[in-house]
Amino acid sequence: MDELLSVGEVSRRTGVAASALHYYESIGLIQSQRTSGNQRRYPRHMIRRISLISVAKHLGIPLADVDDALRDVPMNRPPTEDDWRRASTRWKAQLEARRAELERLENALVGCIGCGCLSMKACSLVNPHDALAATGPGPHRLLGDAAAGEATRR
Amino acid sequence: MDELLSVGEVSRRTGVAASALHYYESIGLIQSQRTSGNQRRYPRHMIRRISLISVAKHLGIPLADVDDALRDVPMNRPPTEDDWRRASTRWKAQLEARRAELERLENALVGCIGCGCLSMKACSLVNPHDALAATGPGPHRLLGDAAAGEATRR
DNA sequence: GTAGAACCTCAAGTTGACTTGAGGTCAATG
DNA sequence: CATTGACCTCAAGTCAACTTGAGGTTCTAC
Repeated sequence: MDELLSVGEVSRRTGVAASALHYYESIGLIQSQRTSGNQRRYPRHMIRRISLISVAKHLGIPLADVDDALRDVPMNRPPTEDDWRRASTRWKAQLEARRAELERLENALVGCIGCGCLSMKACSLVNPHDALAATGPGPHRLLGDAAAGEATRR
Repeated sequence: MDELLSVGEVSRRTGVAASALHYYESIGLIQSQRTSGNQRRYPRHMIRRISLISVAKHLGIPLADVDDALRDVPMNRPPTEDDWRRASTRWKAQLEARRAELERLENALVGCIGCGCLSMKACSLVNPHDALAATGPGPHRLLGDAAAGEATRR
């Protein structure tokens, strides 16, 4: 029932390279049990965690963010529904922001840019809060708040 | 009217570091004119291109993809609306796919996982086409088609 | 016409996310 | 019980996307 999977098996099932699994383990993103002979054995529930990591990575989300999001999801036992729910609420805002930004990019390409406001001056998508308006006229940003914060922080 | 901007000015306006602009130029993602003294001068319309690059990068989209998407957007003259439209249709599918995948991830976290189908066995979000069903029972993938292709290709 | 800020090139360093390889061990099968 | 494939560790290499630094030039403002 709680059969354990070898690294190769997990790799096959998740599409994540064994070397990547080693790496994830080295940075504490996943964990494994060991056989008496020191070989990794993964409980089934790790598959889900690894799958999520894989999707996130495929989306270009840094592993540090993933680590942060999954911090409270336990690895020593199968996570409960509540464990996942807690993690999801933590992560959802980030994902939502990212999705919104993607939408803004799509809009900037096909909507805003395609619609005639090529100069970007009046477009609300470009300058949501006019945070940089003081810098003078001209196009300023497509980026959302998070990005704007980042840009000014450095 | 077609005043040219120095690298520092562009950096300030886009939030992209001057060194990054140098780098983008070195890989052909952007171009600049030069003064008699060999300093970079950017036409205004480059700001938009650089802003798009910046947003894309912030979303974790590889520069190679961005380069591909912007390949047909001219740099030696202000792109026309049609130039942008062509680029946008090329890019839109990719962005759409990415957004869809993000949505799948969100759903996998708050919807699917939160809704009780924790075992991932029956969830349509997880195994959209049952492409890997032959590999045996158990959870297989959250990834879309593109990712599945990539996973099997290697 | 000169000081200082901004700029130039080029090489090397950095970070994230891995992969590859060497050299050796473990486990399932005939 | 020996072989063969899967696995182990650890160090080094790779690739993208930059940043940093050295050493020198240009621009702008007084």
